[in-house]
Amino acid sequence: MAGKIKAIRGMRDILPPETGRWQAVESAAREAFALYGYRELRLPLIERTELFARSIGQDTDIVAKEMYTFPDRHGESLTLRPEATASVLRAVLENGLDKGGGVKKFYTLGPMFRYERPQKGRYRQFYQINCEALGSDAPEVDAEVILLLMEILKRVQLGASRLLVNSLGCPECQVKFKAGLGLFLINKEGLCEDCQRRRNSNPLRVLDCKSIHCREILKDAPVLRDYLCPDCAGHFTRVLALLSRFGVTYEEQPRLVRGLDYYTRTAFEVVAVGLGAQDAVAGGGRYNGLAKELGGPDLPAIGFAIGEDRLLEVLPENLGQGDGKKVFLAALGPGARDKAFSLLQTLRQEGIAAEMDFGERSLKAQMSQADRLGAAYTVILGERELETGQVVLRRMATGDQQQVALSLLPMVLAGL
RNA sequence: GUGGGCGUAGCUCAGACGGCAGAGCACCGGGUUGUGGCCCCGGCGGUCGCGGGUUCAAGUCCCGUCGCUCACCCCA
Repeated sequence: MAGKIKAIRGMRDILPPETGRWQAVESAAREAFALYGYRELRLPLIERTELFARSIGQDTDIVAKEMYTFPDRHGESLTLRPEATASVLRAVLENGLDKGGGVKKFYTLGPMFRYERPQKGRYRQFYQINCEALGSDAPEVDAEVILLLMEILKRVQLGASRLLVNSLGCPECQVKFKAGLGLFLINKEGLCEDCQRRRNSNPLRVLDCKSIHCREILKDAPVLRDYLCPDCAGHFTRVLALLSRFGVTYEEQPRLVRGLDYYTRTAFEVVAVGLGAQDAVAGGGRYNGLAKELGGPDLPAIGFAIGEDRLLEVLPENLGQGDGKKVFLAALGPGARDKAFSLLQTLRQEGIAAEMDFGERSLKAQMSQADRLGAAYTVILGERELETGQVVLRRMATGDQQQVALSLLPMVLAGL
């Protein structure tokens, strides 16, 4: 529509009945988090730009060209969060939530912002469910976090999907590996344009290239796993063993590198079929060095993010369609409408979902509306019923109806 | 940032050759002086994305522009 104000590029309205599906996903996630001892954090959507620049990495695409960054009225550079982990760590350190023993477990959910070209499964405002476990480098925590992720995905009935895992090693392993990879790539010809550039700037990314041609060249490239130090190798082996013990099927994916600089050791991703090019519905990994990077203590941590928009894309259509018992009150005439309004509130206070129409509409029109709203029962209240005190209660699915005393109606409905 | 596809009613879409803007769905009303879904009849609803050009005449042809969408890249 010309002249009408529209949502801006990459942003969208999520409307009923879609919102019901979103609620189903979020409550499933909340239940699973509670089961695993996680507590919710509610965080600002805006942070100082520096927080993201320092955590995610200057050379990543996110920081280099995808952030919504602007000066506030005092000229300070602020940024709409492109991901949640940095904010979580900032909040944890700022509020001393890392103090005291044990693993600190938090979740948070809400919108993230990245200035990218939108396409299927990729929006400029998108939603994530984030999980972060801080304070332990134990492989059991890695396994637990992945088990939790799988639990959530199971609860929302995610269909065909694959869990990919890899270990990126510690910084020492990564230095050695980059050297080895660089050596391997140095005399390789025929890499795609991007990979030739990445060969110097970020050699790990070359591994992730989707071009079949590059993949062919990289077939016998060195593999990260061969460069892991004994500690990292042991850690990874233990994580995989635990996953197997609990029946989680995974695929070791030596090429999996992930896009944020802060990842160390365990990295994982869940990809779903049916999503087109943007098929990662969840991703995560360990980020042992990040807290220190942000000026905090040595605080090993691991977490994941679920891409809600993408997840919803592949979940069942009918997810979260409640079978709620709803009652519609059809009233005929001013007197009956007035009485019905009172009844409406009485029913609601009894915990029975009830609706009516306040207009002067025919019974036929009101029945039709009841049908459209999915009412399980319709109560008919006209002049006749006002006189006798007996209303008609109609069961919509079958068309059966019976007379019920107005005064008994709340009780009768509650019992159905 | 780079490519392809598409913009006509609230939604999904028809509109060869330029010649009075259409259908289905949805919504409202009627067929039933008080009974939903199916069926029938009627109605509401459009600056044809926007701007310019050609023409007696443009949804249709030409130029520009904006937007949407899919893909590359990257990521959730």
